[in-house]
Amino acid sequence: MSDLTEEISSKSTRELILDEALHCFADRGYEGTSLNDIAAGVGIRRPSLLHHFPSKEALYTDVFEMLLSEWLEGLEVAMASPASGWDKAELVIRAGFDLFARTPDYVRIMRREALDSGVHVGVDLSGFLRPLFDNACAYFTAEMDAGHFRRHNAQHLIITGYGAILTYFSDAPFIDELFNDQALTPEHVRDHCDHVVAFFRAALVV
Amino acid sequence: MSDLTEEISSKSTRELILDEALHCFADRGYEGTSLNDIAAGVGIRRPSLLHHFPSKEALYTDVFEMLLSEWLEGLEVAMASPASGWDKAELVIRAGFDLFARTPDYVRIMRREALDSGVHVGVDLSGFLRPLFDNACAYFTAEMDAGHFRRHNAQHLIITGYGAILTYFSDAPFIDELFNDQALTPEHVRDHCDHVVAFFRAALVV
DNA sequence: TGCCCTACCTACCAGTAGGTAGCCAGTTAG
DNA sequence: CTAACTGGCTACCTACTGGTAGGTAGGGCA
Repeated sequence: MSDLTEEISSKSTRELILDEALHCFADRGYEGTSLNDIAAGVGIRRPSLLHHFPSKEALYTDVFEMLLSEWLEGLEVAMASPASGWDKAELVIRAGFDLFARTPDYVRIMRREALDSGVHVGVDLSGFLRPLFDNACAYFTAEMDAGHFRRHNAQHLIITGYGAILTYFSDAPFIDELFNDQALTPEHVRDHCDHVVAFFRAALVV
Repeated sequence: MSDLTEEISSKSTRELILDEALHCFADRGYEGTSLNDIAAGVGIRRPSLLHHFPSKEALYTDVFEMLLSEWLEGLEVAMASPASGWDKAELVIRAGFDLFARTPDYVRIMRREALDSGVHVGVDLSGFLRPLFDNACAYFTAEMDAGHFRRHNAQHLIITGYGAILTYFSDAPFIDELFNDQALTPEHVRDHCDHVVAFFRAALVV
């Protein structure tokens, strides 16, 4: 019992640090975030933070691996669905929206990582995402070959969809200003999701 | 004449600094770029750089204003064209691709600025872009009302297009890895442009 | 010749970054 | 009861940041 309590309290501080780090890195980027910022957000001093993580880079890598595992899990479940044709595409798009709306901070970190060419993270990003990408390519190609979808270049099609969906979350503060409203309210996210689904359906389904 | 020579040499150093700063800020962001980096790229010392620009922030703002004026000029010309219907939409999309392919560093800076909510730049970003945004909204709404385009939410439609086009340039290093090829070669840019045009045409044109 | 100006330099400032050493209170284990 | 471990702390380090002070080489000009 005491063992468990200690474990919980230890894990709790660690998780508090991870949560705060996630938020700071998403908000101000790797270079723009100091360990002091994160420690202050948790309510401890920097050396105490470094007691839980050996370095800033290690902390960032841990945050990023949380992101990757969450994305892989969420998207693989959707892509493994037995649905087919447009139903499956819509299912994956909506799963992506759910996932990203739940964790917009992850989206912003991923965007920053893409901009920085992954210099801060030790993991092989493309190695992680390539299977998903190839899987999606194969799916669209098969559906186009079967005549269910209009013919498009599958690779470029996926990049287009990726950009269309992620941008709404990564650039939310910017969109707030253009819309003169909060982009990330559940209503607006649903509206945008419905729009993207309708848009892609119109573009794809014969 | 000697006056002119002096002017030219002065302007030249200033422009070298602006060019190097543009590249560094696009590559590593505002926080990730030091004035030493920029000065070293130009081949002078930091204090000499600060002789031409009063502060890092002022330098960044100058770079960003170059970006804004180039974008406004390029896009306003396209949007002012007398074309109508799909022809005009395609013209604007292709003008955007030309513009962004010519200056991918600008795209990455704009993306970073959207992520950072514009904290580094003193200009009113949404104030600058709102007229373009409203103009595009009005255009699409009119075309949809006239029955030339399928009905979509104009605001979300523009965000979708914005994300689809910009992502290809801002995330180019990332796409390189997924494609196992250089995304920004003229051939690939043209391919992606053709794809986006065909995709949007299929989604929009009745 | 003497003066001002531009563009650069070295040397330095205060502040902050990430990271380390070592102390200390509280808990746990033997 | 004591020893060990935990997780926090203060104090310190080095490296580097943006920015300033002061000096200098050299061109234009009266």
